[in-house]
Amino acid sequence: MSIRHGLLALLDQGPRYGYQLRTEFEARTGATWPLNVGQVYTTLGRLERDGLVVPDGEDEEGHLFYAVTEKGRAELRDWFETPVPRTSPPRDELAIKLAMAVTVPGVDVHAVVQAQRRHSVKALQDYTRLKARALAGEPAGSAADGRSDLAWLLVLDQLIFQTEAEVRWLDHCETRLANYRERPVAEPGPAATAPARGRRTRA
Amino acid sequence: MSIRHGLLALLDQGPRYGYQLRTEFEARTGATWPLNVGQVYTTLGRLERDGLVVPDGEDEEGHLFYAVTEKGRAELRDWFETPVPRTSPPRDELAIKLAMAVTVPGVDVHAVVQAQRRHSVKALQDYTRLKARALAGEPAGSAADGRSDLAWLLVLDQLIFQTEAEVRWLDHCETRLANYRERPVAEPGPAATAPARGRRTRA
DNA sequence: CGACACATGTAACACGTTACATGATTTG
DNA sequence: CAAATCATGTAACGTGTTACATGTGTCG
Repeated sequence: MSIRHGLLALLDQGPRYGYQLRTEFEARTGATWPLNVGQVYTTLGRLERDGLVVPDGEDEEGHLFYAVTEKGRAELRDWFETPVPRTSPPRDELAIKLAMAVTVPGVDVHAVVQAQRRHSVKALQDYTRLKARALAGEPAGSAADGRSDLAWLLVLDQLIFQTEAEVRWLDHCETRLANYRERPVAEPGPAATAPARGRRTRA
Repeated sequence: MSIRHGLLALLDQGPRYGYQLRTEFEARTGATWPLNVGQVYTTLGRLERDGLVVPDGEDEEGHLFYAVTEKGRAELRDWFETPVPRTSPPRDELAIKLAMAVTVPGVDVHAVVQAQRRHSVKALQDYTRLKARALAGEPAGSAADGRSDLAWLLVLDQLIFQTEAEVRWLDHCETRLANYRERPVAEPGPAATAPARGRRTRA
């Protein structure tokens, strides 16, 4: 639901047309989350279907504008007021992967962790470089407007904060695993997590 | 693709049936990401469609087992070897929301940030409490096996690390916003981010 | 007996995403 | 002229998710 609401928010500034929305969206989120143009149109269609936007005439150049409706504005207010649920957050693939790697025998957890760590550190460096460039470019050129520069900076910071936390967590996993290996739990029987049933028979 | 691979990983330990997979999945990820049972069956169907698992007979009690195929094992190896892409990470709703809140006029960014902060701190406390309970319960009762306890702990830690980073980022946003308000950029013209076109005409 | 956990499934939908088709306009 | 950008759209797919239907066994 992020793209839906993102586009809706952009439309709240005034009527826009599809291609323009993509441009403005990417100005704020940077190259991190490139937005396929086609998706703008599909999303606009669904927004219209749900009565959150309406077609709003066209340019002398043929640009097809959309405007947000009252219902759309209400939805938007609600979006801004309601926090993103961090209880029951979206499933994180890395967490699931590690949980499985730790559990399933025959997986080299250390290798998995280190491969991910290398990748994440690399990503972190990229972000830091991007940030330096953004900070250097802003006072001088500033072709884009200041508010979207700010947005882009905040998004970058979020990525950095999050990736740093990820790396720290990966290290944390390693130490926890080391501790665990020193004091292993008694080998459980097969299917110990599931209620022990009668031996299964092959068909 | 997380559930797909998660189930595949569980099946790699040996044939399982649907309901059992859900139980084992939740033993590892805890109550954080409750898994609708129906989804296990739909996912199993898709895994079978793609040749990653095959039906593997049934129990004397009628449990319908599935087993991972060689192709499935290959897919699984690949999953463990390949890091979760942290360049071009999944769109984060909170980041998008803040980027929009900062950009769109008439949004009380401070209110948005603080509402989210309260929510996240609350989530953090919940996680911490859960962790304390998990650590206390493990040495004594330990009804579940040690490895899935470990997995659950790691998942919890990840949630904690991530949420902490989120709170810190929110605070960081506030200070950045404060700095920005002190030294605001010159008011840009309308639609400054998009190429300035001729005045649009209403239809 | 009724409630509840166990167990298997299906139908339907939403959203995100990609690939493709098409055309106008601009620019090297 | 050719390539690139601007611009609008559609068809199709995949995963995740929910709601529902159905039946068995168990326990108070």
